[in-house]
Amino acid sequence: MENITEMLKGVLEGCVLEIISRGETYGYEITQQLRELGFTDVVEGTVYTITMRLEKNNLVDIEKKPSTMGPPRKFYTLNAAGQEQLKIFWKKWEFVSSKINELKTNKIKRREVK
Amino acid sequence: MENITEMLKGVLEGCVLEIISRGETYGYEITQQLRELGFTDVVEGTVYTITMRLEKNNLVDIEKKPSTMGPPRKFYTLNAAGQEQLKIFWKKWEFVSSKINELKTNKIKRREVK
DNA sequence: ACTAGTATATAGTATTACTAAATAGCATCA
DNA sequence: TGATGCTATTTAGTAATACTATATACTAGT
Repeated sequence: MENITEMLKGVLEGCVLEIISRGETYGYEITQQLRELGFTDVVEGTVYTITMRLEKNNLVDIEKKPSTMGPPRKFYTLNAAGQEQLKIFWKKWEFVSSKINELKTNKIKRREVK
Repeated sequence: MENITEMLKGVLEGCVLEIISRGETYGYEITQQLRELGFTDVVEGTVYTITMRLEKNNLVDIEKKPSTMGPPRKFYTLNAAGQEQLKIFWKKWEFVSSKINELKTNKIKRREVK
């Protein structure tokens, strides 16, 4: 699927939170998982800006560990604030996606124009 | 629901296309409909930038008509290109929302970290 | 006159994901 | 040895989009 960039805005961070919530992981692996999920155009740089934001907003704990496959990895885990944020994200998603599906399935009616 | 701004990016234009596809309408009315749908914080200025974009990209036909309630209204209808764009929008929405729901309902599995 | 509701329009800002590249470690193969 | 490829983080700069805040203007009712 091409050009879904704009549609990913506002949801990608939530996806990253969800992925981290499954167990400690690091930027490169998060990118891989997003790609496996179907968001094939997501690149490391994008995930990096998101994890930086999570750090800045104190939503994650960080631990640096060596890797046998390359340079050291920065592992992230969600802290309490991050879990709270994740909950809020899914609540927003439920709201927005339900409204859009409502629109899609034609439930809103035309207002009369005088 | 507060602060869904970022989540609306990339979907609001599609919503406007959908609303216009139901029959000719104008900026102010589109704003009302989005608010009725539940996106209560959407304001005229936002819809205006979207309709301007639709005009610029030649996705709509325009007709100006007087109103008994205020200044003249600029009525929009989707042209062929606009209808095509709307189809593409719903396709993208189907894709993205299904992937996110997949993530939500836990279908992706953790990769093994060695 | 004044206010409220209708209606379009615009300048400037914040947020976010992107492109493109630099840096660096380890493994394998010529 | 060096060349390539995969792993992995980081950064500078850009594009897209919805926002705030405001200006303008028309009509109706008090």
